Amino acid sequence: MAYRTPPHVQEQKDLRRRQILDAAASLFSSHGYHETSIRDVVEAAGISIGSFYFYFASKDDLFDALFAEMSEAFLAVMTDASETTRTDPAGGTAEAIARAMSLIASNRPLSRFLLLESGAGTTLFEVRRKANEQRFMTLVHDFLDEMQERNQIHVTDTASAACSLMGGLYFSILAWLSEPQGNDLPFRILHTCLYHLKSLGLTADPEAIAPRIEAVLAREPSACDCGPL
Amino acid sequence: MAYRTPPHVQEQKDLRRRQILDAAASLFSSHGYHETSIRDVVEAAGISIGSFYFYFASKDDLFDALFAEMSEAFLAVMTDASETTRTDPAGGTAEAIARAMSLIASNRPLSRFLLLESGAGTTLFEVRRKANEQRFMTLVHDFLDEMQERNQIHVTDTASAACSLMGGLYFSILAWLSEPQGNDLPFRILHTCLYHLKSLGLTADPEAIAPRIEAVLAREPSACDCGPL
Amino acid sequence: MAYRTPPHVQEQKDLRRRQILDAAASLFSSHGYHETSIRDVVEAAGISIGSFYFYFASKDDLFDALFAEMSEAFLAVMTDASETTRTDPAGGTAEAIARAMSLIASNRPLSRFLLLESGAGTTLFEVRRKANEQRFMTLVHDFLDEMQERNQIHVTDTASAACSLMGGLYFSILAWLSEPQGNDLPFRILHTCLYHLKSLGLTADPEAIAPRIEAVLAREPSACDCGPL
Amino acid sequence: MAYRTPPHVQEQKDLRRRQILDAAASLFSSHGYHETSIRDVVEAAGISIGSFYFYFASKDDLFDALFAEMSEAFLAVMTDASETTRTDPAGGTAEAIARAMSLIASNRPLSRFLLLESGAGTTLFEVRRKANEQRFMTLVHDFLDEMQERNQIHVTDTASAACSLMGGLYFSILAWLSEPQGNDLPFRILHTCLYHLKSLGLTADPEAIAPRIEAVLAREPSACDCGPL
DNA sequence: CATGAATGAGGGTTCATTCAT
DNA sequence: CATGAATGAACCCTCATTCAT
Repeated sequence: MAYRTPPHVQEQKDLRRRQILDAAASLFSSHGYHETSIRDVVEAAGISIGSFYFYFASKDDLFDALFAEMSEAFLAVMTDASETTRTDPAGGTAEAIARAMSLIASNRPLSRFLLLESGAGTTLFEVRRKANEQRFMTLVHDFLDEMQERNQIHVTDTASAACSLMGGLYFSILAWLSEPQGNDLPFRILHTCLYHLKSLGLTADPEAIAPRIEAVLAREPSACDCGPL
Repeated sequence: MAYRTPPHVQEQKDLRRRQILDAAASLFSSHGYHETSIRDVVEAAGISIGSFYFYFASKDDLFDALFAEMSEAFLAVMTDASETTRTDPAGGTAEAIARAMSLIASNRPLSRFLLLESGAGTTLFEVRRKANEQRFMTLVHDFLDEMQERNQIHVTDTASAACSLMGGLYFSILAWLSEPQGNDLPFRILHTCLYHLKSLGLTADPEAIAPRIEAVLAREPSACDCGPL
Repeated sequence: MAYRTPPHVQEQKDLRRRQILDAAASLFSSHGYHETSIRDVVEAAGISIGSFYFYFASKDDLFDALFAEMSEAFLAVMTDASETTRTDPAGGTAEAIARAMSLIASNRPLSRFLLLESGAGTTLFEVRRKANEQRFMTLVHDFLDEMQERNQIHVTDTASAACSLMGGLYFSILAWLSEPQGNDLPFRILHTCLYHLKSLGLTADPEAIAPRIEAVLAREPSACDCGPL
Repeated sequence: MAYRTPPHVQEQKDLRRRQILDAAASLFSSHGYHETSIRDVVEAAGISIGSFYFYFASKDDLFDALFAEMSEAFLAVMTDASETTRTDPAGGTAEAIARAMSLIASNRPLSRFLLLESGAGTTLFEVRRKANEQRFMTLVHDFLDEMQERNQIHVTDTASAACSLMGGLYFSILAWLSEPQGNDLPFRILHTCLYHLKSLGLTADPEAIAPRIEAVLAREPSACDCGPL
């Protein structure tokens, strides 16, 4: 008795949802969560207010969806890295760093507000953000613990190292994003890699690492397609 | 014809202003800029809304004042460090890192929202925040350039290193602030120091650095007086 | 050229309509007219929003349909009463009162919001409600006039008496509906009957009336099948 | 240090609050609670939306205030009646009925929506309304119980009688309010009185009661100052 | 100078209704 | 006929800011 939603209608819905997510990502990134109104989002997405609430239960729900997308991508990076570094600690770590930085850069529309925008932990928005920050940090921490156990790196405290690594990557990308011309990303990534590899006690030949970074960036082309802020 | 403000009246004014700044710092830190209303601030400061606007032109102006205070303190740290490292590169850098981390930690009521909150540059608020971030980064960058020129450190790119250093310190402190018990700050600082000293090519004896960190924390007692979030 | 709706299709339509009416009656009664959305109704009825608007022109139209159903039932009660009281004034009136109260009680899903909800006459909804209230009152008024003319009752003003009678019955039922346990309905009806019979100047033996009330309730089984709110 | 609110400012505030209450009472009564928006209220009161929220925390709060006013007045009527009927059962009851009806009539802007507007008990609005309805009914019930104990009235069930009395008065007034010309209020009250006095077993001389009703209406002049709906 | 009443644009969200599929 | 995605006016409420007292 009930009519099924035909496939092409579902496709339409997915498309619309994507449109909203993209519009929101762009606006949140350029104006911040608080300074972006639902009205702004729907205008950018070319839909009506009512439609927005058909696709998302609330502004917080929209945020959650954006969040989940980035989380998954980051998780994938760390999982792959965990594998690669088994046989190639320095190269694998460099690649992981490059991928993480590329991910942050490509998600500029998301990353700044997802990782940094903050007041405190009172709003639902902020509670989620914090939980995710923890999760990211834990992923990196576990990764370093694993390598330390395998005797591949040597740091005096993996927790502190994880923080420094994450923070270092993050600020590097943010700085790059703030620069007027954003074209020397490979250079930035390379030297950030070298800095942290040294701290981790991994010796690496710049000549060998550079092409691998280029390869990563080539594989994930979204990294540069938006230019700097 | 023109009345001079008598000194004791000026003192009164300064006191009131301080009250407002303190109340705002505490509220902004615990609830965030956007979630804190002027009404919240004046209630915490024990004054009226009208009075607030006598001391500050706007909410943004209040923010600016808070900002300026922290900026100056950070500038002092870097200036001192620039001096000390002339004769003692490793120790001086360690001390600078310790002081910077201590400063961030002690200004938890400010630092999180000052450095991280919000997403982009549309509001006056955000423009200032960004300008300050740049300034901090430049201070660190100049500091590293100086040491590199003096042949005291060896990194492949001082700009990237500055980012990694700043970001590393920042995330370390934030992580520490998020932890339930916040008593191992010296431990955190020590290992964050060691991580970055290694990257900078500075050899340092942990045994020698630890007491200097303790000394810094002892000198700047505000660092621990509030405990973790 | 013109298609005739085959009978079994018409039946289907009637069934669907009934489903919607029942769902709406239940929801309106438990949440009120304003707090019940079309979405709520269609979900409870197991149909789509679009379908709803095939069966009813609007929310107001749905309300009208519900209204009409109860009106007819009430009209029947008064018409029957008019007949019975010819030969048995007290017993007939008691029976009418019992039937009216039973009707209100059994239509708890409708009656409260039909007779009471809302405040004034701007919306179509309210205009109808008011018209109906008038109609009910007029029925009772005419009934009393008739008996007064027949010298069966003796009140100083039939209009005032009609109001007191209607209001009395109504509040009695509402009070009963609000009570946690709703099982003493016959008791309630009996004593409400006695109260009004006395005012009307009808002498009645409680022993004789009680079984007639029970009989009415037994005949109209819907009265108790839902229990109190 | 804190300036005190001067008395005349407080007076201004009270006046404003009154303005809002009056505007709201009028609108709620003529359009109902749900159909009256805050915007409507503030426009009628000649103030801004912001001001409204300075005087009332919410729409519900406004409703509560309106409610409280009528509750107190009703309580006073019943308390007085309890006293007067000690020595003059019939006259006192008649007077109480007259005062209650006068109160309802004079508060036509309030009473309909306060006592009747309803859906169910889900919203705060409705919860309060219901609580009050109960309270009114209890007052009347207690009043009847008291008289029954004193052997002044004789009904078979005071609870049922309380409902019939309240409902009767209520519907009588509502009917009067709905009539195009509203000038025969004393007539209405008189005959409603007689109806219920009879049920209660109180013998009363219409000639004696009529002037007392007139007296009540003269004392509470607000009863007729608004005319019918 | 201190006060707090007043403002109103703008916030997120709801929902009766329409219409292309 | 059934469907449910789309609409947008309207809802209640917040809050930075002003200004008469």
